[in-house]
Amino acid sequence: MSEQRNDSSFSSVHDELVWRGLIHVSTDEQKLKHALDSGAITFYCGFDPTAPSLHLGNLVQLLVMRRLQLAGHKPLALVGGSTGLIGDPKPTAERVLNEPEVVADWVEKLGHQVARFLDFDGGAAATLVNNLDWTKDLSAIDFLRDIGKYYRVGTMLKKDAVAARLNSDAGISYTEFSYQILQGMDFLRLYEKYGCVLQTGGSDQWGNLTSGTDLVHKALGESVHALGTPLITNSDGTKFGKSEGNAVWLDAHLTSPYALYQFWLNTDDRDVIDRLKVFTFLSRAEIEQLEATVAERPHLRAAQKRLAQEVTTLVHGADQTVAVTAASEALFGKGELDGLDPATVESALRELPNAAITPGTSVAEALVATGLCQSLSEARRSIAQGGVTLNNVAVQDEAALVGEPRGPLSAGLLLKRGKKTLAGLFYA
RNA sequence: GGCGAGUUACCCAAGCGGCCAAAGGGAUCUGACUGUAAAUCAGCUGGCUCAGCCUUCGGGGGUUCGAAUCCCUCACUCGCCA
Repeated sequence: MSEQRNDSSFSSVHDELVWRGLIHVSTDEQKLKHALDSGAITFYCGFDPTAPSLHLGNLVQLLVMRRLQLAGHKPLALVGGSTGLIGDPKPTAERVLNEPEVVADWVEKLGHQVARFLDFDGGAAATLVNNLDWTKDLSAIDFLRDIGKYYRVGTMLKKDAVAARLNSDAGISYTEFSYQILQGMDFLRLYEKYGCVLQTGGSDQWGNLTSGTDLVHKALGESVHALGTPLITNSDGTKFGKSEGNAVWLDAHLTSPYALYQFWLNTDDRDVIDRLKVFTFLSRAEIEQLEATVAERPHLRAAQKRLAQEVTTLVHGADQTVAVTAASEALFGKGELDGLDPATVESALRELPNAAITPGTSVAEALVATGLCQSLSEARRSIAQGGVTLNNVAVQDEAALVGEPRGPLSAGLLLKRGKKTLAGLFYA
């Protein structure tokens, strides 16, 4: 497993970020590069609590932060205790406001997750900040006088996020329209308190990033920077970061380490090299070697395996990676299940979604209980389509029961829906 | 404040009194092929005690033997005028 470090073959962290394809837009590129290359700066990146966990999109930001930190810059990881109460405008629809207690809970959870990826000690120690700290006691009048006066409505209307909504049938509420001001204010406060001169974020946040640089410039006459990472896209046109339509989370309870590993293992050949650049600390030389392997011997999927191991380790640690790698190899091996060591099979099954069964449990019920199917109807349909197997033996009858223990384990069975969706069944 | 248009399943979108669990497209899912890939082809896609029944077409109420379709009302969105 590779260490977390920047590639020393690059003369500057900016060059490395460019090579990794992590800079889609930025404020004045020369000045930004100069700022990054001449001494330590303080920068920030925000995470809004819109869910109880961060997801893969956030991981891009976390790794950009980590790379900058490894280059000696000081990260401020901001959780949006206040911005999360408002919500940034989604392109299609108005957000439903979450209860303050819920948002506070999510802020707490996100804070812990962010902390895993940064170093909070040493010369470039990270600091966790919450924008609720400088907004909760701010009155509407003070806000309008001290901050609002710097904002021109014409400029605000031109932001893509706002313009898109004005052109949709959803329209936009004043609440979400105001979001960009709140985020801009964050940059101003962080500049004042920490001397923060750079904000990083996704390019979809560009309007909000520049809101901050503009405000600092107008309020204080200082030039600060913003850097937008590209939207990660899949070559087949689907959205990156989704598995069966659901977001892939960093929280092990929402997306298991096994599921995360499998997600990366299934990366398209056309995308895998780009993913290695963005999501791992492998050096350029190592990545170029893997690129050659993909071109010459694609069926080995060496790049996908390495990618899956690296990311799983980053998110869940080396021990988890060892366990899920072993599980994946056991369950997807060419050999029959019967030929495998029972202990290996059992630990592999434990990595999967589980359900308790008795011999009288129907296969359809087991599919629902393990979450492999949403409803009994869907479960029966899957069986009818020939997509369900127990211990790799196709289930023929929609009404079939799981039956008595068999195969390598007396304790359980392997249930599959399709080729890649697996679950463990254990006799109660 | 006035006038007009609109709100359909995961998304887009047809439907304008029974033949509607609701066309078509996209997406997901399954099968074949394969490398746990891509592309391609085929099929599925509200729920259930499944040849039947139940719930769904913004919310509520009404007309009718029968409503996604007609009427009333409320909410929300968009546009034009003031």
